[in-house]
Amino acid sequence: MNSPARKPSRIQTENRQRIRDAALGLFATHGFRGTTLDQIAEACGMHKPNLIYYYDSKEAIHIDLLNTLMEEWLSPLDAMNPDGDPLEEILGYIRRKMEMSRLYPRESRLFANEIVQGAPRMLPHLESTLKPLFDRQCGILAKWMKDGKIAEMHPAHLIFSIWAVTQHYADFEAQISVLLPGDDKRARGADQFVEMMFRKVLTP
Amino acid sequence: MNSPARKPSRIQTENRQRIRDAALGLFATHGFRGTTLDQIAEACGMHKPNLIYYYDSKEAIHIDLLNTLMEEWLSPLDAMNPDGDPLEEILGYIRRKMEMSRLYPRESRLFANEIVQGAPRMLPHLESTLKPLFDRQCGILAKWMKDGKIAEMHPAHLIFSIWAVTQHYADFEAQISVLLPGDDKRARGADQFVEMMFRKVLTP
DNA sequence: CAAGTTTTTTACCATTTGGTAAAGTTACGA
DNA sequence: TCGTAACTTTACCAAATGGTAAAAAACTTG
Repeated sequence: MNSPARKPSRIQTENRQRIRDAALGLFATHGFRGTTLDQIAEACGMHKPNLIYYYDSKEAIHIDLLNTLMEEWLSPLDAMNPDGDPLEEILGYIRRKMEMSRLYPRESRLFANEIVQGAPRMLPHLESTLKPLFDRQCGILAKWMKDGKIAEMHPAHLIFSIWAVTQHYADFEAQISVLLPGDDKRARGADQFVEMMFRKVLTP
Repeated sequence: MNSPARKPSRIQTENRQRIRDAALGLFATHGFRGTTLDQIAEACGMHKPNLIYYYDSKEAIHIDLLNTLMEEWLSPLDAMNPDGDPLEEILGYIRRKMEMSRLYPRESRLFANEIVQGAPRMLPHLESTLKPLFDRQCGILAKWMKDGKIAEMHPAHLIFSIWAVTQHYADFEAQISVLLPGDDKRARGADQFVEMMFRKVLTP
């Protein structure tokens, strides 16, 4: 057993990563309850009790994923620079969010699953981590608006709309690929549309 | 047992409705796999085998809900009138979608759950029912654009963005209520923001 | 109201599932 | 290379869960 204050061995690091990677895809697609330990074990080529050797429970895997996700997921928002050019800062953020939808759809869907179901495991984290960052960035936006750099609007709803539109491409991909089938330039079309859209919205 | 061609009795109609109502809330919040028959039974004050008397299986309840949902959910899109005033038709559609997010969040989340998880039970329905309607409405939008009534853009992505933004208020309510707490005018603020946003986007 | 039909309830079952016990195997530092 | 700690595997278990059987109750209709 691993004592509390003990840095993980190479094997531990590797295997935990394998478990997380397998669990991420399954939780994102089938939800927490829809995923079984056996499925995770099979997906990462391990045996079920071996999972429990590395994580105390199925829930512990889920929580670890959500915690890891939270940091990576919010870093682009944090990267918005109050001293940069307002329109370019915001468009840069939007581009990064679009890129994340394309590169990390599993993460996006894991998060979507959690929030749609009322954020049972993430609510405290939203309060403590997301809320302060959100308020700060709303403040930056508000200042840019007061200075006339971008159009006046409710900053919170602006951020919501950015999240909604960008994450939609990952979260609702099943629907989109039915409605715009075989479009190998779908990603480019989406990027162009979203950029055009927010340019118009933000221009004073 | 109910013979195939037999119109349902009053009790049957009522109890099926009770079951659907209870199951809707639970499936929306916990997903299909996260909801148990016992939970549904308890929520509608019936016993588990009684559910199976009215529906062949848990999956049958879910499918019935998705089918019912599909019709109600798409009717506002269908209601967009090609001969009306373009901007007002689209804004009217957006208002109806916002209203639905507010009045029927359970339905929105049920749908979101299903699509995020790859639409396992709905894909055929999306192909056969949604796709033709979607293509038709894209055609209407394209014509309005060609006629210079609204700004030129990719019609499909316009519809995606409307869905994304409006449904976000129902689907991500758990997050929104953390970030904009105690705002009893949140719905009005959202309506105003969304209307302003799409007005700007659509104006040529 | 009596016979038949529909609906509800009780008792039960097989499978799935999260997790454990403990023996066996591998890696690794002294 | 040897001993110990880390890791893996096999066998297993209790609870939860979707669903069934069949008797009891309630309702409908001639």
